[in-house]
Amino acid sequence: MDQLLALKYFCKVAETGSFTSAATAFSVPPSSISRRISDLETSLVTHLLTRSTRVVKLTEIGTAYLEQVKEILVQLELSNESVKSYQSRPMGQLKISSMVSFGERMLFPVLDEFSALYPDITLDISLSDELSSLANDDVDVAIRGGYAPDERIHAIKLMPNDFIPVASPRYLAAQGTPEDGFALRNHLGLFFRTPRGPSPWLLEVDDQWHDVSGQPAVISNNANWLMKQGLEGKGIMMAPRWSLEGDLMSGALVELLTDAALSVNQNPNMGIYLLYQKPKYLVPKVKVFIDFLVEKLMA
Amino acid sequence: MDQLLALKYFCKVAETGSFTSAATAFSVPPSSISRRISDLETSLVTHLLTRSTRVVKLTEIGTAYLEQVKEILVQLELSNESVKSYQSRPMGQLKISSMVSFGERMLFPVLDEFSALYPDITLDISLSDELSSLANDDVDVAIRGGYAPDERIHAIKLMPNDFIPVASPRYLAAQGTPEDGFALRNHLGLFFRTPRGPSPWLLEVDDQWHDVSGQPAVISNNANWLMKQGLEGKGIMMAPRWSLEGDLMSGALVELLTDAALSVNQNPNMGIYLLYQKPKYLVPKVKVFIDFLVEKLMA
DNA sequence: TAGTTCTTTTGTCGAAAAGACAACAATTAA
DNA sequence: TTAATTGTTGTCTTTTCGACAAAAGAACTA
Repeated sequence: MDQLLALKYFCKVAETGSFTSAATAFSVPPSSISRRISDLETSLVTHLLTRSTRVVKLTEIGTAYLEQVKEILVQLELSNESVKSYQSRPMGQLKISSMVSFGERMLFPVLDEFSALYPDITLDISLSDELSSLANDDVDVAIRGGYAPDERIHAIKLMPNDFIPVASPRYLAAQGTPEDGFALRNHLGLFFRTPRGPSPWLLEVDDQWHDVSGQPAVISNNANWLMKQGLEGKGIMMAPRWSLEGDLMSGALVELLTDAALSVNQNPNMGIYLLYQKPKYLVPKVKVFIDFLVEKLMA
Repeated sequence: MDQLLALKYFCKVAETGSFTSAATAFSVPPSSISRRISDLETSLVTHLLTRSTRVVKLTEIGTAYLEQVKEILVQLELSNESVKSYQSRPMGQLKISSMVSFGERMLFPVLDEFSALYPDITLDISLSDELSSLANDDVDVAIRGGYAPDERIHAIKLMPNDFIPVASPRYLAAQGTPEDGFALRNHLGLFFRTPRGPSPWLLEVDDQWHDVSGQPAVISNNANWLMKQGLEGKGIMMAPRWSLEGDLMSGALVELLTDAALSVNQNPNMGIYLLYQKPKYLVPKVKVFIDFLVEKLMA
């Protein structure tokens, strides 16, 4: 028995609620549908559907089986399509989703070069700090902080996402420079608001974590706005190192307490991750983009 | 073309590295293997294998495709087997993995009743705080603190995993009772060592988290030992509420600071989760156990 | 270098399985 | 009660997979 065919028929019948419409969808006579599903039920020793001539309904177990089978068929189709596209040239639309600030600071500067290398790839970039679903083909690749969400998702750590305390010379002149981690509690702070609340300043001493957050001067979920406040000397902020290169070089911001183990999160392998569904790495446009980013950003 | 059959042949050839041995494994002539795989390659417009009469090797893309196909075949087989077992009586070996302390305190007390209800199910319980793999059939169900790891894993929150500060009357008589959360810093603490270090005492005030850990008197990764120390008055400990019922009732331990928002973790939906692979819910022995636990422990 | 051996492929035939079409049965709606 | 719609069953045709034999190709040995 061709189980795969039977499963496709089964899904279509469940979807349309009718053998006849499933039959027309596949351009085969209804009898074929009936026979295949009957065979499937026989091999599983189970009734998946209750049929009365007018209404077709899923049984309890049919419902559960359908859910799993649909997922499997999608996965297989994704793998097949990925393989089929393997030998084509890199081309087509490539959907990328990235965190806002990382996209602006790190991604945009290298994308021109990428477009020049692969003129036949149309980039479709959306910047958002919300998670978008890799599973439903909403995006081909995503860039996020944190960790890998799922076994079927492949995650490449592009770089660490270490947060370091910085302040403008103007603030330091007015308020003084903190001499150790605990001194931060007496300073003004600019805090990034995450869904779980403002991210604290954490200090690790002898395997123990201490909250050394300063007095909130500004709290916002907009990194650009916070950065502007920091540059104007409104307070100390914890910001990811990759976002600070220019300002540290120019002296607009100064890194503080380089010896202290400061973080905004107790998890040690915080990083910037490049995420994609494994089969997609076979798709040329996706592969060249991933390889390009790894080459450019992991150096 | 029966793609499923072709995929099974393909996997076997990749595994054994030979058409002939794959053929004997399936009890078909080698020509069948050759034809099916040839068909598969034609439909994918790709070469999956390089054959020289003596050696069969996977191509680069064949390797990637194989990895995905193997996973898909396993999933499908799991679903099929689960459905097939659906109408049988609950029986057989049921492998359960649980966190040590939760298993001893919450699970063992109700398992006698379960065994009486389903005498044909043999329980195979392993207590460990390490994660064991649900994927490789190591266990049927697992009980863990934290959150769901994967989309294919179904997670039922059995109960919250709130940690509350407690101490014995003896300790409180000697060292006094802390009057607010910050006063904890001046007390002696019994700390549970997680892989990420001793878990701190965290206090939430106005959306801000503060570390209010006391002075370490004991640090251990053995919950029973810590509990014993606590009962003997060695210090204050943060312990999960579900582990304390008896000692709080008897007065052996006293809950402190009931008004303060204390925790050992910044994540608000910490809980005790019951984990299993979705298709397994169709297996009677698994289904009745899950239903039983939900009934007993979620009340 | 030639021959042997092992392995994959190809050709041909037979068997099994899926599709096509018509007739039948069953349920719902008018 | 009747007409219409839908799923099943029977029979035939087509397709696909398996079986066996023979051929082709590569590696090892003498």
